[in-house]
Amino acid sequence: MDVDTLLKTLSETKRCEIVRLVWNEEKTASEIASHFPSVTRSAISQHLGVLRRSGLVSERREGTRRMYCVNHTEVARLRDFLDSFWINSLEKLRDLAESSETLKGQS
Amino acid sequence: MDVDTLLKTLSETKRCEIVRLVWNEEKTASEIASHFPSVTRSAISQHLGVLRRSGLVSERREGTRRMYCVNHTEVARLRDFLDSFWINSLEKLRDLAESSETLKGQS
DNA sequence: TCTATCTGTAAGTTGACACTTACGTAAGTA
DNA sequence: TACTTACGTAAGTGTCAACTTACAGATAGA
Repeated sequence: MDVDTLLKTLSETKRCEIVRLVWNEEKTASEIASHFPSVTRSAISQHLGVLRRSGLVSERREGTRRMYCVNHTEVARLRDFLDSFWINSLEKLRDLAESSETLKGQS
Repeated sequence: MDVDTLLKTLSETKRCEIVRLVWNEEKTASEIASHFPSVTRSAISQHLGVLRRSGLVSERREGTRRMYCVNHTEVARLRDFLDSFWINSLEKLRDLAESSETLKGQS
């Protein structure tokens, strides 16, 4: 999935929290929903659908349960994008500072 | 501004692009708007308002012009948050792997 | 088979927001 | 002073998404 979609998916507070919840260990949909008493189980199920379709979480069925866990590959892709975002920008800043020094030396 | 707001502000593609545009050098509102021929200048002005209120960009007036540039402090805050997000998660993963090794050793 | 449990989904509502048009304002310029 | 430039903002519109309620399907147990 493209990085824009990943970013938008995680900009929703509850979805960001869900990713944290299932980072270390699988959790069932009910377990996840019980962490959000302010909204219905259905709302969380729909958030899980968004996370599933964007590839950020994976689903595994076990009887009537559905176990969710983070898809580390997709998260890593997002991390790489953001890292390069910062790094490229900082490199440009450094280049700018260097050329500024050059100008100083010429004057 | 809280990190949630920063994340949501940047999840809008055009605003993310604006931040890149004014990362290295100041640009006027018109210069920024001219990079987005598909929408009106007014729309970009409103995006600049969102970025300004979230603290991600700073504004400086020069005659009728308004010069915009990135507020590196706020961007750094967001970066730190995301870094700790990954790092904490990776640390937990490592701990999990270690305890799994311990269990192997016991069996 | 009947029932309870766990879950996703369809339908409808509401609020947020990205956008356009129209207008207002402040600072240069003839 | 009049005009232009550069910009923000108010008002209105359409779209999208987060939410609720209601329902359907699949599995486990009596």
